[in-house]
Amino acid sequence: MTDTAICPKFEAALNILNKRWTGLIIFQLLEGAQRFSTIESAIGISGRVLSERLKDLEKHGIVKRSVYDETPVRIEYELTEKGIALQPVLENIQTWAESWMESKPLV
Amino acid sequence: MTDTAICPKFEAALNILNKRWTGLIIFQLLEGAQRFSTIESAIGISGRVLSERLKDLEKHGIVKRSVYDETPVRIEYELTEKGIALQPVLENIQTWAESWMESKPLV
DNA sequence: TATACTTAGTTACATAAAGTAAGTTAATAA
DNA sequence: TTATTAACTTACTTTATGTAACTAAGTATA
Repeated sequence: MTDTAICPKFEAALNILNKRWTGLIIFQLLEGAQRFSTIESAIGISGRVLSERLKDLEKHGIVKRSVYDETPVRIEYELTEKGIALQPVLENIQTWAESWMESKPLV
Repeated sequence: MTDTAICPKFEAALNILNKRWTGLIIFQLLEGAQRFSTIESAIGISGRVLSERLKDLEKHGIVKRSVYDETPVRIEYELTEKGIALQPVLENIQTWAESWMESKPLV
């Protein structure tokens, strides 16, 4: 992407949030810590991409990964404070969607 | 995408907003009606994709396209009421970005 | 008249991202 | 010894995006 006159923090934020699946993953994790496979089936993302996104979100400090040494191993993902701070964004989208989106797709 | 238990309107909204460039295009249009080439250079998107996105946003009633029969022809894109209603979403992202994003990318 | 200029695209082709399905690892249960 | 489970990863296919050249309509200029 080339330079823009837009605030770099805002643009960086959009570069994370605008990625496919990111919104749904965060929304899903607002319900609390969850395992990989739970997220996977809850939002219908492929394992390959979920793995990629979670690493990305972890790198950005939005998601925290915890390993519990059980059998089989339990790994849980949860939002950090930074991630939880996105709740108002998601809520706003939801409010907008309820006011303005059609129930049935236009197609 | 497979079915989820998530509110379909919310999911449909995310399917629009989560697309690359959509957020920046809407943000840019919050400043008022603008021409194709203005948006293109303002946010650094390729013409090919901008054309695609604007058609999409128009189809969803978020953007309105107006043709002014001047020379050369002037075509302007602006947000509809539905599109303007997204302003709080973008503002929330901006607020979040200011609080939580690093100035420099983490690499 | 012929050539050039402008905006708003479109087209053809190359590269990057996402989807699919099978395979891997580690611990344990049958 | 074989099977099971969760959490990935790998190889491969399909889709999305980037790049650069091209088109169309309406003048303006040589």
